Amino acid sequence: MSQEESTEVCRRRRVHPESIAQVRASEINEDTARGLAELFRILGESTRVRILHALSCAELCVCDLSELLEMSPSAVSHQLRLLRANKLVRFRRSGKNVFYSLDDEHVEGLLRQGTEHVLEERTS
Amino acid sequence: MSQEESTEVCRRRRVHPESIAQVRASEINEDTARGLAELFRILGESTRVRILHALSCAELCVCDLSELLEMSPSAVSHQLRLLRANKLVRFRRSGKNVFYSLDDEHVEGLLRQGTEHVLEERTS
DNA sequence: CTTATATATGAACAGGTGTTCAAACGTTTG
DNA sequence: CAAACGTTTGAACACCTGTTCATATATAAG
Repeated sequence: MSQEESTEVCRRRRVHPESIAQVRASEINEDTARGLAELFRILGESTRVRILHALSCAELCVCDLSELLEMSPSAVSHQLRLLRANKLVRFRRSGKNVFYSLDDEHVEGLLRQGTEHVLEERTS
Repeated sequence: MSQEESTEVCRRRRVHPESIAQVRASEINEDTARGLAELFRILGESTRVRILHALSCAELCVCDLSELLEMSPSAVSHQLRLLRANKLVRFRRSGKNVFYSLDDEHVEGLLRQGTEHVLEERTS
């Protein structure tokens, strides 16, 4: 607990050790933080948000989504790939079509809670 | 090539009109979708996730965060600027320090719900 | 005043990302 | 079988974003 810091290679600033200790005590797992950021990164793109919103209304094939979003099937498929890899949507093949739907209820919860924040942000 | 669509500029595919109508009926506001994506985009970066997690434990100044994240004050400040602009954190000046904290409880809720998804994703 | 500390900001650069395009794959139909 | 359809995939390209660096601002101390 010595106060002098001159021998330190990296000079210390006048921080708030109690607060820092408090944070360090409840530090989340490094992997969890990374996974969390990854999840939100996937959600953080308007095309993917629109896809997820659409799928929260109905199970849809790539063509349906392509028409709804007015985008090429290829572009939609690329985004669905990402959503699939992150376990946000599931899919089933039926003949020539592949139908997508939301994977679990967490996704809807995140969208709902996010919407609340956005709307509140507007009014204040 | 002989099908009855040749007059359409944009050729229609065999989609599922009922499902599409169902989605269109509950289509969210364009601005809301954009704001939602923007919110998640801000949350979708590991540095910012770590900052928000730290602030969920204690009110911290830039130096504290800089030490916790082992990053330059400049890098931290740049990210805080983004978080501030999106109403995710608030701040108050006290002498030479500027203390940051979470802006509302929605942020903690989003982090918690996101963590649930990530952990569940691991176990399945 | 000058100096030191804490924070903010703008430019620049490297790395990442979404869309387009062309081509492939899988399934159904003729 | 071949042709058509729905979907996927890889490469290319333009755009965006996080960090670094240098510099500026603000407050406190000498």
